[in-house]
Amino acid sequence: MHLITVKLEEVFQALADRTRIRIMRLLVDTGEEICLCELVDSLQELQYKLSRHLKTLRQAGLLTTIKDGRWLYHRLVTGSPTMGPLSDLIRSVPDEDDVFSGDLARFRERICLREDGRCRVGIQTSDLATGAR
Amino acid sequence: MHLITVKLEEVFQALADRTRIRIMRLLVDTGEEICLCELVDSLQELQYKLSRHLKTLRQAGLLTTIKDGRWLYHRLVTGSPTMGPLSDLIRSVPDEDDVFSGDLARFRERICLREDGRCRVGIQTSDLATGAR
DNA sequence: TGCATAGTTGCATCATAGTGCAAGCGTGCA
DNA sequence: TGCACGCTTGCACTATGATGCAACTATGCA
Repeated sequence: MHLITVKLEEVFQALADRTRIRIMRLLVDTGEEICLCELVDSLQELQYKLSRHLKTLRQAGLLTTIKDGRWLYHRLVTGSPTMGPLSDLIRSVPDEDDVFSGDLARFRERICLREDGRCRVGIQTSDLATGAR
Repeated sequence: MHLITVKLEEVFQALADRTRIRIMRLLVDTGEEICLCELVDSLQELQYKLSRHLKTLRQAGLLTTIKDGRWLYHRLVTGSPTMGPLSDLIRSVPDEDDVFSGDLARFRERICLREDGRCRVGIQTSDLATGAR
């Protein structure tokens, strides 16, 4: 048997970073599954940077991924008794510099590019893309 | 006007450390006000180490101190809307190596040395004390 | 089957945070 | 008023983690 065990100690560690809080906040606010390239365009951060932060959040047991061709969608883990209170906490983080609302606004724009609810384009902000070129 | 504002970002940062979680857990479990020397004897950690961790927690808005002569008592901040959920979370951290229960047991011993509910002795585990000697 | 593209990762670098040591501060009591 | 003692802090060292660069994997389509 294999329960989804969230070690709170690692969770606090995982949330001790501005960028990762932004990722979590966007996922909590939207309830969406979001792929990396959409995240890059929404948060305006470099691809590999977000890729690594996503890995950290995944390892802390906060995210899972769903694969769809070349696209990997990230979404909040559900069903863990800690995720409820945790989502509440994340939602209650004050948006002092309007960072979260900016992220959210860019995401709402960006999601318009989906076809049948699926992302079909890569990173739009070209100077944030890394890797093959 | 000066509300107790807890910046969640700093809270996560503050809780991203084993020793600080132990401090918070002891405070949450007991609901007590605890002074440094009692903490030292309970957690079996060096005085200056705990002193600095307490400072971090204080700066994150999680603790307040009450002064009583040479003794400084530390206790959880109350009245903040985040402290409730946060206490629940801290209480739900699994006690995998029986660290928390050990801390608690030592504290229960140690608190017997109080007179009229106040600490009247210094650090009992002499090799954990630092400073004037 | 080759190429474009969504995403990952090893390595080097840098910033930050935890720790130890030892000196220092502040308070109460003799 | 001097000393004991509860607690703090400056400095040096070290470990950890975030970042940038560039190479890499993997998948789908022409």
